[in-house]
Amino acid sequence: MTRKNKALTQKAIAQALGVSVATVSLALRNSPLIQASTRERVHRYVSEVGYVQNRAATALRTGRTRIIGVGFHDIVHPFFAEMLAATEAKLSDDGEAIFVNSHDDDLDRQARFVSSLMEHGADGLILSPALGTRESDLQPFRESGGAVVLIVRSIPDTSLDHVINDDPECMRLATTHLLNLGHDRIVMLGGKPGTTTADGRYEGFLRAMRDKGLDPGRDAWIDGPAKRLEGHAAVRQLWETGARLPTAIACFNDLVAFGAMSALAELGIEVGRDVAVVGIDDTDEAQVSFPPLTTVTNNAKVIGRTAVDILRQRLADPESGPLQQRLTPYISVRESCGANRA
Amino acid sequence: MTRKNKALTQKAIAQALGVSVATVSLALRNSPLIQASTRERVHRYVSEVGYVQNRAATALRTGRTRIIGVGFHDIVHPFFAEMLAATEAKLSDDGEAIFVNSHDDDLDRQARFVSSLMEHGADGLILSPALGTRESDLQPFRESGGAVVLIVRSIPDTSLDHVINDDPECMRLATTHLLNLGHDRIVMLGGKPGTTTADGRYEGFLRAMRDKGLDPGRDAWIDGPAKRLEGHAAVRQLWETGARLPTAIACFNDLVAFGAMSALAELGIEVGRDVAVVGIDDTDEAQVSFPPLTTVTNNAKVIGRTAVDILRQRLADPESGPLQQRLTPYISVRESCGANRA
DNA sequence: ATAAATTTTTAAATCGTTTAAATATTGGTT
DNA sequence: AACCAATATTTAAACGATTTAAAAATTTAT
Repeated sequence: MTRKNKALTQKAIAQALGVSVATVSLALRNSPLIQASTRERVHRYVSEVGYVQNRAATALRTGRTRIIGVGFHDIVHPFFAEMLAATEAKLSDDGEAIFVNSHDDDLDRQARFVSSLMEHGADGLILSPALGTRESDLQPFRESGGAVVLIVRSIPDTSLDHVINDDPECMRLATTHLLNLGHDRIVMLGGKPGTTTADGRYEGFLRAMRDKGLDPGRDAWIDGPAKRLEGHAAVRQLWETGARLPTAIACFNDLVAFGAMSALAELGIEVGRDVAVVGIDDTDEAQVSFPPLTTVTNNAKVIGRTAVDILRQRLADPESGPLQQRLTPYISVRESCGANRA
Repeated sequence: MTRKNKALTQKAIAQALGVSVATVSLALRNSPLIQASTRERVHRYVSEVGYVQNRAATALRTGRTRIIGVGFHDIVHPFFAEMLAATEAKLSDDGEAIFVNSHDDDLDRQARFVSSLMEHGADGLILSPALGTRESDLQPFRESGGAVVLIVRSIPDTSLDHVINDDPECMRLATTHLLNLGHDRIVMLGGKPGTTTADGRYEGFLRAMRDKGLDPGRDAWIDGPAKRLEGHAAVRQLWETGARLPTAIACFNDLVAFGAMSALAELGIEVGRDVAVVGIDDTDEAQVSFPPLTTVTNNAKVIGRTAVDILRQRLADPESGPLQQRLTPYISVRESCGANRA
């Protein structure tokens, strides 16, 4: 029994107009099979009475739903929030519906999400995969006809479509910038080992240091922190217990940098003068933090929008070769690194 | 033509097991009509071969989709992000799918979202309504059988279910706290006139002031700012052009307060000593901002979770009277107001 | 052994849309 | 007038699940 009231269906419209449902259906989809005058008559009537298409019925027949899933670690993280905002705006402008999931790096939650997408017959999935995701986890969804675009993190040696940042280059840029300012006691703060993002950034950190003839030990990477509170706590702990304190901190992302900067402020240390701080992401907040944060652009909005483009290409041509894009980062120099001090 | 491959249907399962599709359907839904042994046989087989239900087919027949829409102004705003995170966690734990929309106070975008929900047959909608939303905008969705719960903002005199904060009381608490610390040159910064949230908070601001015998003019409310960049810009402008500068700022929300604090820092003004700042929301960042922000709790997570509870009640009993909840705020005193200075 | 009561299973209708195939209509040629 | 080709519309069969009434199988009572 349908709970919905008096649903206005194509059948009812057909009756009212004295034509067949096929005519109504075709007219609504602007099929050239239908005479222009008839088509208009249908459209006029439909907008008069406020017909709403039943997508479940369409989906049942066509296998296409215009539903796209978007999954990532943490909605509250500004980077993902900005990415989601851009994705959502672009998709919904086009009439697509967005299923969202914040899996918090939990493979079970991610699996339930993918499963739900399959049940609902989602056309595609834009995913920043949880730590430990394998390509096979996404195989059933793909076999059922869904397109997948990975973002932010990828899976090693995958042939799946993806849009990722050049993570090593991000951190190499950030670190080199600090080195060029004369620092040599540099610490990399944050990131979870095992993720392509964190491992890649550490690689870039090492490369920059070695290019200048330095060879930092593994303890130059204080791993773990990925958000504000964690960055804050890590810096407090470092300054309370650390023997050899760094003169510069290359943070895993902006959020960690913000946490670090407020911890430093509490400790009476002036960022940009006593200690240099750089981030990665260039979130909106970086322009108005105190001091404004020098950071490497990892444009969340661009990633989101590019992912949508790639998803569309993939849906249009399911058979083409891998569509993989790696964005080129650049640095935005502000005050937190001390370079712009008057 | 279905684009999806070899969909494994109940029909196929029925054939494999030598029973009818009716038996399979009933067994899967654990109907008492089916013998326990048969039911188990079906369940075992189904999990073996990995059957996924076709929700479109179910929806077509039953009119229920287990899709819930969540709409609000701005995904990037931590308050909404936290609300969405809590809502999403609770709904998806229960197997419900979440359609998300960030309407940015644009009635058209909101309307398109609601329309999309109707097409997809969403069971419910949790909505922080865009400025200017009328109850009639949601009527078609409700008539089609959808349940609506408003959050954060409501609509005046509505009988719709809602979960809102006690906005006047929020700001009254914040302002009274500043007054008790001895301030009398207090400015309210931010909020869009015309929203129940902003108007309510201004009302609370006035009430607090008048309770102490003060009668601020309308220019004591610097309206507009609702996010970080706007709060930052407004404070810079105020200090550059303002004649009579305030000694305390009661901010519309935490985000505006953070923007204000970083602008003050740039101006060389020490927050908590030279100027007191309080916010509203108690976002996670408030604990680690510099200085830590005194703020009134407006618990995004609680609002999100309560909204889900109310939605479930409404779906269970569509006929009951209005379910309206107003949360009671309290203040968390930290350093930005100067009260906790050593 | 038969009838009645109960348990278990099934056939068939339905939900709203799409689409291939069939039919009806029109206009143009011989 | 008959025929053909184009154009316009309709018919009818899916799509995959749920659900009700009815049939079939089993148990219990007489």
